[in-house]
Amino acid sequence: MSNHVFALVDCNNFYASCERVFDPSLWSRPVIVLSNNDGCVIARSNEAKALGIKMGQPFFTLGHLVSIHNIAVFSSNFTLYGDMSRRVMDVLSMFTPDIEIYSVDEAFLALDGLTDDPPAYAQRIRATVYQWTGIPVGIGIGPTKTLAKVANHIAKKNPEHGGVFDINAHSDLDELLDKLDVADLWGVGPQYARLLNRHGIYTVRQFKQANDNWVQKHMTICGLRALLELRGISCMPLEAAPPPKKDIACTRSFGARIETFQGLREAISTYVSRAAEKLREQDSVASYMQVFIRTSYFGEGPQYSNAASLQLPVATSYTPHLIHFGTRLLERIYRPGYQYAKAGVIFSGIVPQEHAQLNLFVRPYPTRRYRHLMRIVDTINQAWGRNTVQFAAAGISKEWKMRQARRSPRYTTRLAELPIVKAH
DNA sequence: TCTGGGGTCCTAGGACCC
DNA sequence: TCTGGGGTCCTAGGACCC
Repeated sequence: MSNHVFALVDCNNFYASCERVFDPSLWSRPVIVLSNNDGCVIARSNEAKALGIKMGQPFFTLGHLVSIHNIAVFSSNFTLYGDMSRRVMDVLSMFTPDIEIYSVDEAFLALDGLTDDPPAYAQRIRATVYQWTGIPVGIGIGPTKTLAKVANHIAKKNPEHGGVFDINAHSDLDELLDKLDVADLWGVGPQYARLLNRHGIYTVRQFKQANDNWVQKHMTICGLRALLELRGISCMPLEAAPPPKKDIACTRSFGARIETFQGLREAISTYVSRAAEKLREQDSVASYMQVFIRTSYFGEGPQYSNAASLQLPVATSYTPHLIHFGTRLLERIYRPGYQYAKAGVIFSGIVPQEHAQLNLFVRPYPTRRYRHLMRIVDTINQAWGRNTVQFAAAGISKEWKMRQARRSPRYTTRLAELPIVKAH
């Protein structure tokens, strides 16, 4: 058995909670947040969950539910959520330096060697995060990451625990695990759940007792790790510094269909620009580039989907060159006569800028000048908002831009959108 | 009318080399 | 008619996560 103490801190209904922080009148209403293009539900307050609204449910299928129950509906406001996430993580960091930011709304903490009782400490963390950010969190504690995840799940489903559950607090772990559906286990998605069910495994306890070799064979090393972690053997260490990304993508559905090459070229150029910004944010350059376009899966018209990729002559993050190659790739796959609904750009073969090998067979590459120009562009856009300066190929009208009819103000990151408190 | 986006990791299999 | 074997690298595809 390991002696580690992992805590998983998870923000409740994160995006919906962010919206509520800035508008207290939302506390008495169900709240949902929509994906890009206002397409699907991606966050729900507890009241919205109670109405039967599902994660990922297309918004238009909600019908009259919205008006009947006076549901507050928001377009996603990732600028706001990103800033709130940073605030929550800052508070958590004050309680321990050993923190892994796992996602926008989750973090693992290592609480090894704590003199306090871990659940009591977790309650203090929870109260402080709520007081300082307005975001409610749940905390699960266990000797492995997987068991901390399980504990978090139990804390969430059973409000009587006050938002904190320590897996060690229960005398019989197996009795606990027997009540949990294996489909809810971290690392078990729909495919594996079906596979396990076919083999008579329905609960987390049954999975814990499964044959190691069988699990590794059918669920890879990841499945085996989950299995061992349920048995108390820690296989997933805390990863304090996130490694640089190995792939960087920008893909979007359009707000309106695009038929023309010129329209797609604008969209691709816009996505290339954004993805290249992300490359530069982590001081990387890309060696491969892929572009894809497709029609809607749901539309009536003829379907078409295609992708093309190439190795860049020089690994780079220089937007004008990347736009050039993006356009070449688009030329290879574009076919007229289709109603395109989505496109995307994916960079891979990402390496640190300093390691980029210069290709001896291309003309001399004025890297310093390019980097200087990109730094100026990025600085301006950071200070004045995205796309304050952009490349002409990305287009001006952008009639295909995503719909965001219900976005809340960027309360915390735009001076002009600060919340106003009225005194009476 | 309207159905998300951005990642990670693992494995199998083909290409290629000696 | 017979038709090696092993290693490495790369990619596509499939699973997962939030």
